[in-house]
Amino acid sequence: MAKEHRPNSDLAHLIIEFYEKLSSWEHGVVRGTGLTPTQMHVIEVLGVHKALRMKELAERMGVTTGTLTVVADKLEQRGLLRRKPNTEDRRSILVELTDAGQERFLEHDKLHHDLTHDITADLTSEDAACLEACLRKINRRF
Amino acid sequence: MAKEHRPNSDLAHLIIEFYEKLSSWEHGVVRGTGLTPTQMHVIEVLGVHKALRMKELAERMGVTTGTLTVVADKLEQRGLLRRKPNTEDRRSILVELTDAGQERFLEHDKLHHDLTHDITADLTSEDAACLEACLRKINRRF
DNA sequence: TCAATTAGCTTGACATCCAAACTATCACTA
DNA sequence: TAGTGATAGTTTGGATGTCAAGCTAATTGA
Repeated sequence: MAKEHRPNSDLAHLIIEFYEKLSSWEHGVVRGTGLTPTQMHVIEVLGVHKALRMKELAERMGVTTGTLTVVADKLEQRGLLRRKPNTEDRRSILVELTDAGQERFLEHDKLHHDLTHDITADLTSEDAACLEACLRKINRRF
Repeated sequence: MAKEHRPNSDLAHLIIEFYEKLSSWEHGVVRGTGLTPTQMHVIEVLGVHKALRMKELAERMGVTTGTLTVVADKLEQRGLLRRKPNTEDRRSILVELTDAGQERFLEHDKLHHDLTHDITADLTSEDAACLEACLRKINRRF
C-alpha cells in the first residue's frame, strides 16, 4: 500500500494519505444512514458549534450560501435542524440542531471516537500525547 | 475558533477539526482550476499510484464503480486520463494519467507541500519527526 | 437621506452519487 | 468441456450537491 511507490518519507504525502483514508471512511459510514455526506457535515459542524449564522456555517464548510440554503431546507424538512431569527442583525439567520439532530450528531460522533481508538492502537502514550500537541498547534495555525 | 466550545482535549475532535479544515482548503483550492473536487481526487490518487484498475481506484476513493465510470469519461475527454486494457484479466481496465494529467498532479501536489510547510511552521523538528512517525503508524493500521 | 455593502434566497446548468440492471469475462466444478 | 456463479465495468434514472448570477431585505456609513 505504501511500498509500490517512493519511500513516502514526505510529511505532506503522509498527511494526504491519511486525509484520503479518512475521507473514504467517512463516505462509507455516511452511506447507509439515510443522510448524504453534505447533510452529515452540517450536523457535525452544528453539533460542535451550536448555533451559527448561515454565512458562518457556509464558510466553515467551504460552500456558498446558495448551496447551504438548499441543504438546510432538506434538514429542516427532516426535523433535524431549525432556523431562528437573529435579533442582533435581522439580515442573518441562526441555524441550530433540533433534539433529533443532536441525537444524530452524538451517534456519528461516537463512530469518530471508535475509529480514533482503532487507528491509534499502535501508538504509545507518548506518541499520542505528541500527536495531540502537534494537531493542536497545526489547527491553531490552519 | 477552538475556544467557544469545550476544551477540545479529545484526540478524535482534534482529528476531525483538522480534517474539516483540510477539506475546506482543498475545496477552495480546486474551485477555480476548472476541475471539480472529485476529478482532482482521481488525479491525486493516480498521481501517486500510477496505473490502477477501475475497481481499485473506486475503492480507494470510496465511491462505486458506476460513479467512477462517469468521472473517468470526463477526464478522458479532457485528455487527462487514459484507459488501457488489462492483459492479465480482460474484464478489468487500467486507468492512468496522461502527461497532461501528470502535470496537473504535480501542480496540485506542490500546493500540498506548500500548505504542509505553512501549517507545520510552529512545530519543532522533534514534533515533526514524531508527527511523521505517528502518521506512518496510523496509515498502516487504517 | 441615500449609496454601498452584506446576508440569505432563488434559479439554471451541470456534476456527483447510488442502486439496479446489463454485458463480458473469469473461475470452478461436475 | 459445458455450465454455474462470481466479478469488472458500463449504463441509466432519480435525487442531491454545487456554483454563479441575480434578487430582496437589512445594515452601514458618508
